[in-house]
Amino acid sequence: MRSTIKDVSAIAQVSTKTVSRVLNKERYVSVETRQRVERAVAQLNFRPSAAARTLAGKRSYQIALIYDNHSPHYIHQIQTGVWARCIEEGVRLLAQPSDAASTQLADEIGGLIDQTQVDGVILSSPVTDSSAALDELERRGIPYVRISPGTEHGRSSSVSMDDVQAADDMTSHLIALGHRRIGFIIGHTNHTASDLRLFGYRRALDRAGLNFEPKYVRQGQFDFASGEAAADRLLDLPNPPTAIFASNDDMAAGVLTVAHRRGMSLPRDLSVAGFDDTALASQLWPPLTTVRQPTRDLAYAATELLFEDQEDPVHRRLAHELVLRASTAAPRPD
Amino acid sequence: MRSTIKDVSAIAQVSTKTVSRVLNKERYVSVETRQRVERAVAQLNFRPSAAARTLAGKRSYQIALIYDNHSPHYIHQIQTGVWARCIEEGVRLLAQPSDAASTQLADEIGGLIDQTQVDGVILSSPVTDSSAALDELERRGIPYVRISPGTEHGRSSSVSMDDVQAADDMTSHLIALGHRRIGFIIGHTNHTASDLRLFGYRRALDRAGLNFEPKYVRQGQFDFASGEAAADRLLDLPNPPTAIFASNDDMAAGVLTVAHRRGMSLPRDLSVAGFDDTALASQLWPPLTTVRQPTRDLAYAATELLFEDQEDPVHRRLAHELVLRASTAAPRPD
DNA sequence: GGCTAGTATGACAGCGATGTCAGAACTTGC
DNA sequence: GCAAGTTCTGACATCGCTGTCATACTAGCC
Repeated sequence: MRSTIKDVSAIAQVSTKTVSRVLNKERYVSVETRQRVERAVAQLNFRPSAAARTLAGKRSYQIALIYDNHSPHYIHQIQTGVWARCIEEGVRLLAQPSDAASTQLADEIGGLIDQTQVDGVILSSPVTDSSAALDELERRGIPYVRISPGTEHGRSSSVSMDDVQAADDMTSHLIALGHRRIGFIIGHTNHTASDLRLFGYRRALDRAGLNFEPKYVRQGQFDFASGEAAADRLLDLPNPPTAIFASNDDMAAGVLTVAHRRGMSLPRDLSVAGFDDTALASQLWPPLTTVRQPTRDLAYAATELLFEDQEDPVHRRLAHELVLRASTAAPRPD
Repeated sequence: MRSTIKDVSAIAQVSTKTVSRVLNKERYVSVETRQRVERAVAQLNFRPSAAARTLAGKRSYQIALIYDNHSPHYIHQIQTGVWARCIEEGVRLLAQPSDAASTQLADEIGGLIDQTQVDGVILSSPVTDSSAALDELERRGIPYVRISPGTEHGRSSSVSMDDVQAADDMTSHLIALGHRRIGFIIGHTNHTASDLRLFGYRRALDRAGLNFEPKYVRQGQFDFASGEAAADRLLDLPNPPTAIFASNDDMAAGVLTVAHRRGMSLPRDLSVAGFDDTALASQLWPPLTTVRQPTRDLAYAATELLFEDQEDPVHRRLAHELVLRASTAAPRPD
């Protein structure tokens, strides 16, 4: 039923080793032999057993994607990007959800490697920042690339966008519209991107000569509910902000909901900006001004780096983009 | 570095075969021997090579999830459910996005099986309905379970919810609120669920003695933009509907946007209902009345069925739930 | 005591590839 | 015409497990 290299070698009249050579595109196979083998492979629709290859050789033709993120949309983008590059490379993708905060993370990763002998690993935030996980990978000499790491940037190859600059751009945009009291909702405490975005917000205020006022800044957790809570507190202030910049779209959606609930007219009474440009952003009312994060492309680029197998860590930075929609406008004159 | 069964057997003072027996929970191992082996395994933190197991035995300890769906949220729920059951079973999950409409689907699946020797496959809609895919799986004798299949229900084990009843329930709810002109937006043409939901809508109208009026029904494609387009056409009718029931939440979001754009006051001027209860539903304004589809649980149950390995096809049906939020209300009196 | 059935263990082959190494068949340079 | 490469090919061991089969021990029973 399933055919093996032996079947192919019988048809092509060569040794199994030669078939293996053709399969692996090794040098030193004559053109004529190669063609004969390829014909036999096609005839049988032969596909080598991954298990046997893994056992005998040094490669498993599988990589793993380790993720722990609360945004399905983000994960989906990541998976799509990684997958696209894997297909091109003829490599399978193992999905490995996990808990970045768990003390067992390193052990889980060790288990994954021991069992599957994956050729490499892609880490997405916030697992990128678990040094126990990185230690484990390095101890075993498994190549890995991180997507948007928050810490130890020099430690491995990685791809990322410029969170600071993006948040700075968005804040500057709000300032340019005329806003002077700009609320900010910080992202999840575990994600370094949260700090970077906050920093970008402050930098833009500084440059514009505006005071940084802690009361206009609230902690969120990247989810809708925390966005609602933060918005409520910001809008309850005696002198509330005329614009709120949330560190991701889900929280921005929470802000919109609170504003609607209070009967505010958007964007006249309140400008709202998000971050990520998830599908959600364009499906809200009003459509959300946000930062387009090139998530899929980041994932693709990360996987590309993984296969390139560089000597020294390489970092690629992809461009973000401000997406201006109807949720931001000039503030109502005082 | 990596330890093998041999290392374990040396420490436990038994043959490698006995270690293998303990690992596989086979019968006929004395309690004392089992404990000795388990201690050695723990001491070495030993984990068997999946590749060697696959090659030598009949199992690969991997299953694949094949999906092709345009809703990230749905896929994420599915993955989470499948994954949860896999973990319990000590089995790895291979992610296999694919194109249900592609003529190469069967070949891709064949390749997947030949290469990885997966122990089983979970199919999610609409790949569930590709008979070429099912043929291929059966030809190779790979167990598979389908999540919400649309066709050939008897052909394999499956899990599903009652789409007809759910759509009927929602429509009845709108009727009970007092609506008489209820618009309906059909889902994607490839998904059988689309037909079932339409049927449920008609059934509820019938039972209430309301006429089915084709002009109140528009084709959508499960995405936001098609929801917008359909809503525009429905609301442009001379005698527009007072409620619109969209076959999923993304399209319902499109309806909300159109209504907002037209300056309508929701839900007074228009009631809107969705289907799925994705995260989106509660993040919109007004929060969306919808049908909670137990997607994660369906996936979990499907995976469970896969591992149970029944003789005859088994079908499990999970309950849906109407989630009533602020997007529906009684119509404005004429 | 001798028989059967059930329990417990190990020796050994083999799964389907690749790595190593040896050797044959060509080139090339002088 | 011969040594020294370079190209091409195959024999065979091997990767780390599990399947098969043989064997030994323990009860239980007539």
